Amino acid sequence: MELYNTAAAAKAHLDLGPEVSLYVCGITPYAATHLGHAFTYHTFDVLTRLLMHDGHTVRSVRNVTDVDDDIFRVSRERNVPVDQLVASEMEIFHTDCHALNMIPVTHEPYASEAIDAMIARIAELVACGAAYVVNRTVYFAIDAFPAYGQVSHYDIPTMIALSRERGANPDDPDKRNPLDFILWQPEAPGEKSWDAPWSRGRPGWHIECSTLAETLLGLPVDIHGGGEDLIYPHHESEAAQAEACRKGVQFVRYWAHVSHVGYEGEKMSKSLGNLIFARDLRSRKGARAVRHFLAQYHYRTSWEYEDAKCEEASDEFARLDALCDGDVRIEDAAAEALASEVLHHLRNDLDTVGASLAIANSIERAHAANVSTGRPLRAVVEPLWELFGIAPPSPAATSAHGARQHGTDA
RNA sequence: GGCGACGUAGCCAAGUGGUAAGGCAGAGGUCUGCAAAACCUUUAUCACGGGUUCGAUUCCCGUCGUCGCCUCCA
Repeated sequence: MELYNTAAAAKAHLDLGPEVSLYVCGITPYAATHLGHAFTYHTFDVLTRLLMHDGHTVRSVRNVTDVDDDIFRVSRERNVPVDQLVASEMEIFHTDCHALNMIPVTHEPYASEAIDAMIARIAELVACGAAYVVNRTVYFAIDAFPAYGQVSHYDIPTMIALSRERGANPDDPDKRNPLDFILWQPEAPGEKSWDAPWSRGRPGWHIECSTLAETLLGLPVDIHGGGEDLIYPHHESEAAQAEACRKGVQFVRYWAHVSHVGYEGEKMSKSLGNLIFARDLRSRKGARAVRHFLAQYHYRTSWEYEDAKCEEASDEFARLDALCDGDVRIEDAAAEALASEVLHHLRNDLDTVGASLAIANSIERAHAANVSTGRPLRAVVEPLWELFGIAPPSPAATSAHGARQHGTDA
């Protein structure tokens, strides 16, 4: 199959072995699960399903960032202990993922459980000269890693200029290069901290993912993905941390990034508070309709959530679903053609839009043709819908028409 | 500014070197005591300017415009 590789800035034919390693950056659990999260994990769920369909075994990791400025901040604001905040948000996230029929990941590590491994890698980087210590803080030295920029394609002067415009502080006197980033920072009052050779404190953000990926999957990771906002600096820095001082080691073979979902003219984000939550859509439309809705957008095209569009997709799904009822049949040749068309679209950079359209057209045609030979339409369509994560209707719902789309599955 | 995506009817959107699917909305109609639902019919100089070509919406160059990312973020 072909997938767009961010680092190559082009679609790449995936050259994969029987076992595929997949690392997807997970959530920072304090505002789960908004539509942007759902779209991102839906995308990688479809990818996983397709790879499995094509005979691969998929080993996947999705981390949980539970050591983070925002977690500590929200914990204070809501006056809830960090562990409790993380646990309750993760319960929501898991409930949403399960309800939306997402295949569970193989590993779901918490950053706080891998501190030792992070400290070990930071120590290696310091020892080999790719990192340095100032004021109990460890920085990664950009200048020791000439390939910095390989993922996002920014050149160093551009990145510096940008960081100035953005009001960051590239002039931090402790940094050797304005773009050097933190690997370890000293503890602040009220935050979780661990003992390390440089200070009691906590790791920087980027080191958690590269360490977890390396520890749980081994290098190189076949496919590493996440939201497109993570390309720079997060993924750029992950690659630097993993590859520095290791000649010939490649961190990731293919980078896949999912575009953002907007709402009311703004990017949907936790800091802006303009969130649509997965659980709300689910309870209003049903999990199957939500999955169908998400499939109407290509993962590399940014889009805007609109109630009307969601409504339309939901109605369309209900109509298509209803058209599969009764004894509608589809000719064997047409069924085979549909299956291969759907797979063709999905293997072309996960074109869920084209694949979804093919199914819709086939249902309409089969309904209009009204043939008496061939296979029952639903028996042909349901396995294809499952590639999109649209779960088969539950037996109870199937026997009670109309109830199907109202199940919350939670 | 850099990089990326993209500009097709009121809205969304598929697609092709030989004058363009579908959906929603709108309009008209069938049906109905009226209405709803359902069904039928109907709606486009394919952003602009060049170039290649017998012929481009589809290929190439340029222009304009929209959106996204750019050390909080999926």
